[in-house]
Amino acid sequence: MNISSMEKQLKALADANRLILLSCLKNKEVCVCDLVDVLNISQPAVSQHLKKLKDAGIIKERKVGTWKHYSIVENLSPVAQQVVDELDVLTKCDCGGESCLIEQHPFL
Amino acid sequence: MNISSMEKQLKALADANRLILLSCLKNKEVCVCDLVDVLNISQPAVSQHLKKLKDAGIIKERKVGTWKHYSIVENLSPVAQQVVDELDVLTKCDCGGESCLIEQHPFL
DNA sequence: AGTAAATATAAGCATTTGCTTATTTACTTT
DNA sequence: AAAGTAAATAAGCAAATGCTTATATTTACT
Repeated sequence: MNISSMEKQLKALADANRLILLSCLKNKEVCVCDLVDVLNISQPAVSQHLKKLKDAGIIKERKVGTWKHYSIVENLSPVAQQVVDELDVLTKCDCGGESCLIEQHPFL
Repeated sequence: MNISSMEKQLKALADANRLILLSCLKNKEVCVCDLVDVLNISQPAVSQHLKKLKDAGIIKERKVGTWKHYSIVENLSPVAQQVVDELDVLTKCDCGGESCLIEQHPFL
């Protein structure tokens, strides 16, 4: 892997919110609406983080009706794989709010 | 490793110039003056990059008279180790200039 | 002590990043 | 068709980043 593609992947990984998103995606597919509830930032902000991870080749999307489900790609680069391996699985949403659906969805 | 220390390490790694510095440091100790010749940036800029890598626990320094020799720490975190493993060793300086000493120094 | 060399720090500036709110696009349902 | 929901995009802004030049610090040599 050359320096500049490595740099791109590392830049995509080097953000606490994106690492939390990856913790949520570890081992499973999650839709954007649930990821929004995990972080205390707006829906567009989450969308932008997901785009950055997707552009770096770390996650992929699958369209399911109105929803979009994101998941980690199968053949991650060794570096990205190592990062994901180090992350704890995050199954519960931290928000505690009414709108949090992270445990009610069928794919969890 | 928690999210925030992981984030700090990844931010330190997520820069092309710093990755090149690590390529130079792979398997050996190099002094700042030689590292300055490898990148086309000023000496203070290199100093700042080295500080960032040191603060993240990725490299360490050893004082040798007026010089400072930098090297990669022994027990790197799994993620940083994976990044370094992926890098090609860089033994030659790209500058081609008169001032480049990277091949003349005793520790190379 | 006085000068030179290697490195670090300070200050300033342009670019990038991560957020916000507002709007748009694409489905679904009525 | 019209209205509602999920997600993406656009525009704008504050904070962070990476560079520069100038200056300070430390060690070595006369």
